[in-house]
Amino acid sequence: MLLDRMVKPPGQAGADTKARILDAADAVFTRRGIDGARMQEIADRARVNKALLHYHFRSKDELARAVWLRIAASLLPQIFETMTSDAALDGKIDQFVDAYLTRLQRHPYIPTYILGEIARRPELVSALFSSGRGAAARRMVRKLREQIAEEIGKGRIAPVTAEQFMATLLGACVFPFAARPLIAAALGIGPRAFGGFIERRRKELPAFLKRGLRP
Amino acid sequence: MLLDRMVKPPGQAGADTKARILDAADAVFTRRGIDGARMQEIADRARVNKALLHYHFRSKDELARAVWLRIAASLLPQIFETMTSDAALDGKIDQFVDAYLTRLQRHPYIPTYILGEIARRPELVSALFSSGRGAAARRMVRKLREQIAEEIGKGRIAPVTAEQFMATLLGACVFPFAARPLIAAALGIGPRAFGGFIERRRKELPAFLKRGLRP
DNA sequence: GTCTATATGTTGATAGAC
DNA sequence: GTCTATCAACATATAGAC
Repeated sequence: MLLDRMVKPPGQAGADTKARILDAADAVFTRRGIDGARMQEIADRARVNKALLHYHFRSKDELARAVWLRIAASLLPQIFETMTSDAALDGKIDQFVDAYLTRLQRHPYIPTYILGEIARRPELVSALFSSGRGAAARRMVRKLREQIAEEIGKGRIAPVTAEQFMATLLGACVFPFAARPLIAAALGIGPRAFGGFIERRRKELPAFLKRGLRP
Repeated sequence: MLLDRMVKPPGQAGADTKARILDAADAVFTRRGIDGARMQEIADRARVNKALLHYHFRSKDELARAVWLRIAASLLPQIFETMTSDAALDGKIDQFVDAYLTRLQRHPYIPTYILGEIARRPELVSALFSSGRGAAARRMVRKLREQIAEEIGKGRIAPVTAEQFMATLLGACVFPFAARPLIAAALGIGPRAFGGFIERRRKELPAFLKRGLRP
């Protein structure tokens, strides 16, 4: 009993466990989707019992929500920050493409997971833009609109819309990962060659996007 | 009995029903995903009993596969045909963007559905490129490579890779629909304004892509 | 906090009458 | 071909001991 406390102090006892559960849930939810995920698989992966999942998180829905918010917090702020800064458009493109290809290469399951859940769980979408993030998103859109309007006014770029450009930029980074099995099959390449495809994209895409902006 | 035959001739009796089931399954699978779909909902929508689904298609998996192949057959050939033709690159861009934005606007659930399932059901991906379609895909890639190499050689376009360009083109068309709830929430717009967003894209995107190709 | 055992509710699938 | 009734297999969630 006393020994137990020394190994697992009451204050931190479940802290480690809860984090392990979240990590396990993250892995399972992102790979299989919320519908396809099984609490048993999450429990196994976290090396705990199924019942403990319901002790730390009331239900599967709540666990899914916790994972969702954690992922959102790890992705959105950087997008907002990069695109809202005072840097030049070209610099934003470079930074955005490089940062996101790197990040998605490390977490290749994220795109499919996010795109799948936002389409089928409206409550998760609204959770995305609550707290300070709704305002951050609006700030980003406003800043981009101003910046692009100014560049157009100076005749430095073609007349594009901020929303359209942002959709193209984001889609160009995210789509290859979301469509990865399709691309790999169509090109007849394996995981290694797909890595090469992304490395190639890292150089080619920013140049392409900048040319697309030229007047 | 005799009357029954006159109303429902044996040859066509189930033909209509089977088609109704396929349509219902299409609607449910594309909206909810294969994991999230319920045989009961498909049966209700087709106005038949659940047992009949298993009579016409042995299992949920087989029904899902039938729906999948039907959708693939309605999408892929047009892509292959458009991109393999002898038309100029600019013309291909115009035709591709217009055709796919129109088609996806009519079937907005398709992108999420396809991207979700290809990531989690490898068997569906290989089914995609069996029969004649694997060859058609290879022909398209080869043709595009040749065409782009030639244009680069003539100094008419920037040095882009066929695969990269194709990924950008496809992603630019598909992504807005796959990310629709996200875009709508970030911009604070509803379904009607999203329709406007797509109409705007129909004009702006081809111009952007062509500028991206300019040397 | 963590476990074992169990309740409760779905869901895909089958049997068998018509 | 189509229906009603039912089964067997999970999956989420809870009860209760430690």
